[in-house]
Amino acid sequence: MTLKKDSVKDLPQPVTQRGEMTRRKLLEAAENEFGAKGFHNTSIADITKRADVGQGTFYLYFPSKEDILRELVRYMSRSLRLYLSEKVAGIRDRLERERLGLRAFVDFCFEHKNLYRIVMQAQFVDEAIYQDYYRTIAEGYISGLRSAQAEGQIRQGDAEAQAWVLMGIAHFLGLRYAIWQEQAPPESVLQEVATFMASGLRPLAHEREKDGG
Amino acid sequence: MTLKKDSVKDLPQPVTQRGEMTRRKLLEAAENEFGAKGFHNTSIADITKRADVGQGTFYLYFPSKEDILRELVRYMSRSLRLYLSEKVAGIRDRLERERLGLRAFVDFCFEHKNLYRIVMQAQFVDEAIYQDYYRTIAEGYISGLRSAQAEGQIRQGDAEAQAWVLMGIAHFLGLRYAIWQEQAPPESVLQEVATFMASGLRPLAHEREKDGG
DNA sequence: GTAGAACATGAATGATTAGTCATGTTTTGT
DNA sequence: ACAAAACATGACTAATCATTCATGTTCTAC
Repeated sequence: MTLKKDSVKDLPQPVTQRGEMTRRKLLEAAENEFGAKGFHNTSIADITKRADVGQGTFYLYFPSKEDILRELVRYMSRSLRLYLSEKVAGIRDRLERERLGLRAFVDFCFEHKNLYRIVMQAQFVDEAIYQDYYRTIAEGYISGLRSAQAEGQIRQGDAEAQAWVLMGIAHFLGLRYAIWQEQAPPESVLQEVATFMASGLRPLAHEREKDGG
Repeated sequence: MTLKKDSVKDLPQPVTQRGEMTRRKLLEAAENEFGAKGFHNTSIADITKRADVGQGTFYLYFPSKEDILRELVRYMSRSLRLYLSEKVAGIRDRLERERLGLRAFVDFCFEHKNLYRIVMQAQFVDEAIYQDYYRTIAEGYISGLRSAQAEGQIRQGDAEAQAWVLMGIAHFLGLRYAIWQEQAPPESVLQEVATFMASGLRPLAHEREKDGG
């Protein structure tokens, strides 16, 4: 009957525009502070100072420090998925979709350097929300891959395994180039990786025969 | 002249067998505590309690809490690389090597569930050692891939990009199955992924002509 | 068998900080 | 205009915890 420990508590929602503004400032400040120094090395005072509000104000919007991190993960997750789905909207060819999705993901990382650190921190604050972040992305991927399999666009096989492989590739590419090197990977690298993914996904010759399953 | 902030300080090395034993107990305790609760939610008291030594004893071996995490990352990194190199020793075929390496990596994760969490925590304690962990693995990978390219075993291309792709695949496979699902991935999944990697790496038809470069 | 080195201890300290609260100020509905 | 709701504040509290230290104990070399 009672909610379990880490489940979603409904956060106090601001009613006025002013409240909405303050909440946003807090989230943005937290994103930057957590991204720069990490969750545990950031104090509430750091966040409220950056957001330019009083310390007590924080607790009008978030019941605890953990809660603002959770909210941040949910928010960034939604933003990412929205961004990606816009970038590949209307593309019917699955391999082309992968190529565009990869590029879009790396671009997103580049624009949101805090993404990786925020998500990784979540692991130590609320394992469930950390896993959800990846599983939600995986779900979308899996159903897309299954359709593509059904249409004979890609190799038959365990779509879940394929999804995690593709996620792993994108993740490490983003980490190595967008986050660490702080520049988009050179076109040649993107090309290399897209080719790798395409070869890995492309149906074997004999599979192409049986067409739209 | 002075060492820079996060560089390797030489840790006090025990001289006697007894000291060696205590140091080991501390490292093992720290690995388990950090793995279970995370670096910041683990106190020195937690570690010394688990290691069954006095609190002060900790500082005989490690100058600070950060230092034991650093040491742990170095230690696990070495263990992993040693394990992998043993498992693929003597295999000349690069694709077979990848398949075996993947299986070995997943097995290692399964036996060392704390690996991921320890390494991820390192990021917020000492970014350099976190990056080194991956870069060191990448280096070995890259030179192996370059040789394989030279021999025409795999597709010509940016070996570094290939290395990060393969690392990403292994990482996410380990995360999804060994760490989260707490069981080795089914043979079918391993097969699926190995096929993916093999297709992604295999030389294109026209490349195979030019043989041992 | 003893001096000195190595190792061991746990109570005390000092600093940090998440969360609270008593006291405002501003906005909204009527 | 004014009551009530929403929003804002920053000083305070209570707890945690990394690190230190004064005081042992156990080895090792000779």
